[in-house]
Amino acid sequence: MSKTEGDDGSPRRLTLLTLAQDLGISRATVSNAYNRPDQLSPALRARILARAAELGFPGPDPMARGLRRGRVGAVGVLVDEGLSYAFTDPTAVLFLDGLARELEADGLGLLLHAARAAGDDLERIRDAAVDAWVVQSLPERHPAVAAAQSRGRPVVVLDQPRLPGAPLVGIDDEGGAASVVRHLTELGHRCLSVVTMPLQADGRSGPADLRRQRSATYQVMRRRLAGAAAAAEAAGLPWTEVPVLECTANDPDLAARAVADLLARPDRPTAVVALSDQLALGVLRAAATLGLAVPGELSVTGFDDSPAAAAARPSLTTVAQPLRDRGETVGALVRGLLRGEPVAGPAPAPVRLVVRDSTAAPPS
Amino acid sequence: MSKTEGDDGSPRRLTLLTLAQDLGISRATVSNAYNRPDQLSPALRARILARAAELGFPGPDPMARGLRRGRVGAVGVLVDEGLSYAFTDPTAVLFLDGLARELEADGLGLLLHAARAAGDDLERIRDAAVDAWVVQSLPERHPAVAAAQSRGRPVVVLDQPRLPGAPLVGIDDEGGAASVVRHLTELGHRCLSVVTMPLQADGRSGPADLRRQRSATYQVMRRRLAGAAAAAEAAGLPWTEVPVLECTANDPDLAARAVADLLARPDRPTAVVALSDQLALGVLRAAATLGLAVPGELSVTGFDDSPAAAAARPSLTTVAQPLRDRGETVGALVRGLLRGEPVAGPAPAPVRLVVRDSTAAPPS
DNA sequence: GTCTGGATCTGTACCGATTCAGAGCATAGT
DNA sequence: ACTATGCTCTGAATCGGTACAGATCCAGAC
Repeated sequence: MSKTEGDDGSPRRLTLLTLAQDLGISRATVSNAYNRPDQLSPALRARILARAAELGFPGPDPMARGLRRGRVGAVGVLVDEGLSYAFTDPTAVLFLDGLARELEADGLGLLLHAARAAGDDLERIRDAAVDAWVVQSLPERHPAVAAAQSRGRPVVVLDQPRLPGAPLVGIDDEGGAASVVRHLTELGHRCLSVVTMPLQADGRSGPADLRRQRSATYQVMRRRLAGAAAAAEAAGLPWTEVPVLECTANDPDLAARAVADLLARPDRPTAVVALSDQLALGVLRAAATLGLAVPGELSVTGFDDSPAAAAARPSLTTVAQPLRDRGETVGALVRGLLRGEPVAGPAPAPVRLVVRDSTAAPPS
Repeated sequence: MSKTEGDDGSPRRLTLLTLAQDLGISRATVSNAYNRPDQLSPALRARILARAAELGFPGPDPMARGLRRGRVGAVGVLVDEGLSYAFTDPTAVLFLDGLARELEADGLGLLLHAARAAGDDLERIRDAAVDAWVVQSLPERHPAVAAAQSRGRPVVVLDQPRLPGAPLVGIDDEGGAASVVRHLTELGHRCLSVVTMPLQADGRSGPADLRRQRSATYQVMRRRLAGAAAAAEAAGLPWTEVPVLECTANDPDLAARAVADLLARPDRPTAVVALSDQLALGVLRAAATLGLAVPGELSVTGFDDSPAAAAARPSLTTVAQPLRDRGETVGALVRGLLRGEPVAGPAPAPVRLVVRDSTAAPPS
């Protein structure tokens, strides 16, 4: 007769205590069988595990263990506005993949949370059972960030925002953008246009003036624009004459729509600098629709060097950043923080200009 | 003087009890302030909340609450072999998005776990602090599934495998595949070829004979193949003469590589049936590389109707399944199960053939 | 024969909350 | 004046484990 049922005959939940009583030993010993094999004789341990399997006891309860040990084995990831965006962007996907891979080493899972600004959401973030948070590309001053920090658990930031006490993993966005603009000006381009992801979370799109560029709460975009501006000015191109088009999301379709008019005009630019590969793919598509030859009549550049950049036709000149590596770096930082090691954010990872088939000298 | 520090002056962790003592009231009352506003006077509640904000108390600890209440507010998602695959497939992304959206209503987050077969992984799954599991397209008999079930928590399955006691959300895969093959035969095609995702998790690729098709542990693919076979036979095409090419992942590049040889041969098929849109995109790419006109010289079909299908050039004839809806359906089932409602899996969702520009009559 | 030490195992105090029965105390009803 | 009612608030049990300080026992040292 097994004791899987209570005295009243109803099926009872199995716990460490159940098992201990069944075997006539103490809970502590059963606990040790699972957590510290060296604390009891191999024979007894085997007997415990065998009986556990027999009764169908799945091991210590995760929440109780979590409460006592102070860790649940999960790392929260705060992604911007809706998970679908995070998933759709190959940049984010590779990051998450690298992160997951690294965290697996400590048995940590990923708890995804969308960071809407709504109050209800903040509560969910504050009350999420996680050991640490990873904040991924949120605009500055986003309330969800404060919610994530409220428990005092470790926080690691990807790209932005810079937070006191939280290591940040980022790249040299200015340098990357500058290098791509320099590449174009060196090819002889004098008439550029820029396509960018959202600068603020207000859903605005269309031309972004200097003021909006400077006040962008998405730091990554602000920096890339600044880098591009600096390089343009250095080449003698007044930045104010370079149109900057803002899209409401990092989506090829939106980019294609955004540049359609611009490219159809007779005084169209000879090169379009897209601040992400996704946007660049949209520009390529728009050019194809209009029958514009790339790079013959129009040069296009991207940013990120996502897998799609190399696969595009023509293949995309872009700025390579170590996408999956960043996930692993962040994961390693999280693990370090959870072990209590004081860790500092690494220096910004270097970026590298990758010249492919989408850029050439402007038509003469 | 605030009491945020212990008697020894060291910073002490804030708990409900801390706050209660600070205010000279009982813990129960503080707890009620957070969870049952109707159980105490509004005035006291306001005082408690105000003092909490003052001291920086972030609210009840998630794990302790989880232990006591028996729920943590997280739903585990078991995805096949590495998160990157799950993220890369737009089908899965839309599913996850719908799921997350639906679960948000109950404040539930998504805990992602890769389902490798390794023993270490199983332990992580068994010990994950989640209220329920969603199993997404895992092969039959995958050990991770048993691990997910071991705690006796609710499980909902997407597509496969069919599990006793776990509702399943799926579509009419046979019907969908049959309709697309019927569409092609009605256009006059007599020489088909099929490209499929993995049939088993053994990493094999290349031609899959009838035996391998029938013994596929990925039920979805087995069914689509069966549906296609039935439709082909019904149209008088012996299925054994239809080559079936297996790819090691649902990846356009792999599909392109897989069909490259086939399409270069003089006796190439007049139509390629890809069992997912991702694969179909690869076939389109291969055709473009070879200079084959689609649909003039080659018809191509997909399956899923992911956003990319409509955006492809030419746009893809495919089988539409309600991708995001499925996520919401699964989410609703999970919520129901967590509320203790007995729920049955819905009938397979209907699929619909969407004819676009990638199919036409074969060249004469 | 006593002492020391190591290997095993147990008792018990936590971890930080939620819950439920009931105590205390006004107010209202009769 | 006395009970009934309703609103607030409290005490203590409980959720299921883990960790630490012993207790017990036996082998080997002196």
